[in-house]
Amino acid sequence: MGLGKNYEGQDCSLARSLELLGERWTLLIVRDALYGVRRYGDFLAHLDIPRAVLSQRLSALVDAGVMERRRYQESPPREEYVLTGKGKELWPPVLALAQWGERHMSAAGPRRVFRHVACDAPIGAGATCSVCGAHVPAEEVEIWPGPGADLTREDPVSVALRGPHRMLEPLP
Amino acid sequence: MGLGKNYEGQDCSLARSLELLGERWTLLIVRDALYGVRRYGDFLAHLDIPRAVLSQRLSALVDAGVMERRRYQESPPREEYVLTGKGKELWPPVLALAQWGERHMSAAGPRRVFRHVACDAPIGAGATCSVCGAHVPAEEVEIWPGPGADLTREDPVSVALRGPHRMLEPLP
DNA sequence: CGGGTTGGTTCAGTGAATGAACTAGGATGG
DNA sequence: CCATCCTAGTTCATTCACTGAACCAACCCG
Repeated sequence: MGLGKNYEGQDCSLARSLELLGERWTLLIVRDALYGVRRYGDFLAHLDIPRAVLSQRLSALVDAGVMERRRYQESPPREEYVLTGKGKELWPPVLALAQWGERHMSAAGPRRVFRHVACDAPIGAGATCSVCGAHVPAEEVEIWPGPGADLTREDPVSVALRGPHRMLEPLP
Repeated sequence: MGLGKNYEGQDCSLARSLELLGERWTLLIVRDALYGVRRYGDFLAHLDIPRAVLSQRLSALVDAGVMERRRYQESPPREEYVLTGKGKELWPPVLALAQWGERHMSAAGPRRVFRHVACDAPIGAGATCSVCGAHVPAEEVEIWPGPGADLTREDPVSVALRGPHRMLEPLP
């Protein structure tokens, strides 16, 4: 992008976050990575994003230290993209935006339900467990399809998410 | 924008939020509105945003029910933009993104500090008070300049934010 | 050798962002 | 009553990024 041009005059940490995360598609890539998507082709099929944009965004996320690109097999050489600690900490803002969308933008009811595996209880506001009240990191969350979920998509990631799935575990 | 085009295939509340909020500048406008900015000219000077973009974004936010446009004086007719309830509920995601930026993108230390006025205690993760532990809505938050704050900007909003200020109270 | 899979790059066309100039209604000052 | 200023916009030419389709390269399999 290179569009810090005008954001960079901003005296605000939100603006600094948005220089990276405010790009079109970037937060959706992070969301998929939190779900457990790791391979270029899976991001491509699940997000339905132009290849050039996906390449540029993944590079930007790696450069920013949010994701790490690593070779998971030689011969044939295959790369995967996984969230770093910095990237996993995006779980609270991603959840907060999704919850806002759920309350105000989704007529059909929740599309995904997040549960704290230790308590088997839903996650509430602020990424806290509704039973134990503790802050729940992404690793301890299980994703379930909600009543508003769309079951028509046939890409591997969508199919895998029709059942419950532990966040950050490789998908599909 | 009009770019729901590709997001709309997404089976995710985050994507629905981002159709509106993921546009360049939009979340910064919401942040300023949470701070208490209400007038076109103040948004313009504080954000340093092109006029056409500001007009388009404010209209989109009003159409989405996040802000309300209202005449605060006749003769000369003057309009102001204030957050609706739906808009005020963007405080948790905005704070979550800002806190992430503060931890990972700001070398100079916090630029703004948020305090729960009832407890006179800092706000922690998930928009909860670090003392009483309750979720703190934006109305009960006071903004203070932090050690990393930039004191060189001279627009009215930046000047007003050099001192403490109750969120959502008209600014400047 | 031919076809398939993965992970990209390149390129022309389109659409949005940018910055400067312009407009309009009313107030203000002499 | 005329000139100037203020607020809140709109218009417009240029630049830039996004889009979609095509292409490329390394490697495997039969």
